[in-house]
Amino acid sequence: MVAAGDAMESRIGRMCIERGLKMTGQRRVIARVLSEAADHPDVEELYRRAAILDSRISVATVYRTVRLLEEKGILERRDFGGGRARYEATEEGDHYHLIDVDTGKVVEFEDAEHTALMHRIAERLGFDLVSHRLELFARRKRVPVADMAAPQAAADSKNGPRR
Amino acid sequence: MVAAGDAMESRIGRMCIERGLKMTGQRRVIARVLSEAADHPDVEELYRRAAILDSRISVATVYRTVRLLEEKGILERRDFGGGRARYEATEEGDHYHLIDVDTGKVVEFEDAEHTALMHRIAERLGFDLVSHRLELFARRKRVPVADMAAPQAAADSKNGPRR
DNA sequence: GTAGTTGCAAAGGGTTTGCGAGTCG
DNA sequence: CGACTCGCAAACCCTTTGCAACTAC
Repeated sequence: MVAAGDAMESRIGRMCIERGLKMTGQRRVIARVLSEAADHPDVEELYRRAAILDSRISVATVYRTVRLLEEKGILERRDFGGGRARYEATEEGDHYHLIDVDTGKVVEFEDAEHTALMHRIAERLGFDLVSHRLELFARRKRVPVADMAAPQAAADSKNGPRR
Repeated sequence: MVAAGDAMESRIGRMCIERGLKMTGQRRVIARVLSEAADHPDVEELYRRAAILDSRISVATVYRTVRLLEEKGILERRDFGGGRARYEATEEGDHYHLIDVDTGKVVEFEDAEHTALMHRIAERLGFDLVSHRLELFARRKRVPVADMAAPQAAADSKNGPRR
């Protein structure tokens, strides 16, 4: 069981406390929105969702919070093209994104082979890999005739085709 | 030998003509700057270099030209982080970039294995790969004792560490 | 001659910030 | 209480655009 004080704290909210962040009402709400997000929302979207739970939140605070959490390693900033940064909670192990160029939906995937290859390449060039970025832009394969709708991994909703 | 009319035209200048672009003085200068660039300049840097050759050029024109050339497939836009787009002439075959996080220098490399892997991954997820993006952020390996300075691939000059 | 191009300055879109007021610990 | 956080609006940065003058073809 969780300690009494953190009982109603969201997963990310608890991470904030662990790292000694002051938990204001706004932060608690944003942390909760982030904890419940299964997609990769941008700041505007986070603001929209947060405002539903507490209308006293301003976009400036969302920007500040998201930046703070990124510095603390709780969040990761993504750039899928389109000009706005998008965020997701830091997860165990590397994973990458495939963006459907027609719908803007994002499919996550892992690939140990790729990760290993990146280290080998950096090594070959005389560097130590610090981080790397990989995005695939692709179009759903046309299914010949029969069955379509083979369920995919996690996928974003909205966010139309890129810019 | 080149046709008389194109004699003093830069490589990219000639590509512009091939695609039926109207060659103004400004475009000729920008095309030349791009043709001679061995790095990945951003618009501000292109403007600076172009202004040396012809001070009647405005940034707006650089933005417009660079955009036009990208649409024509002559240039490719890159995002190495730092908020500004950077450009390089389209080249044969895929190549990627490793950014030295300490100096901001960019090292180019190719890797057929990686390119093939990207197609396989998209395939596996039920997509046809349209394009992909890969950047490595790394730090130069500390050389134990003896010989350093193992020559690298192309590298940018300025452009300090990322934002 | 005419469609396309340019410079200038203003407008846009995303993100940051200065400031006084308010809040967590 | 003291340091930190917030909302607001102005400021920033990069990029795009409206407009009138100009130019390549």
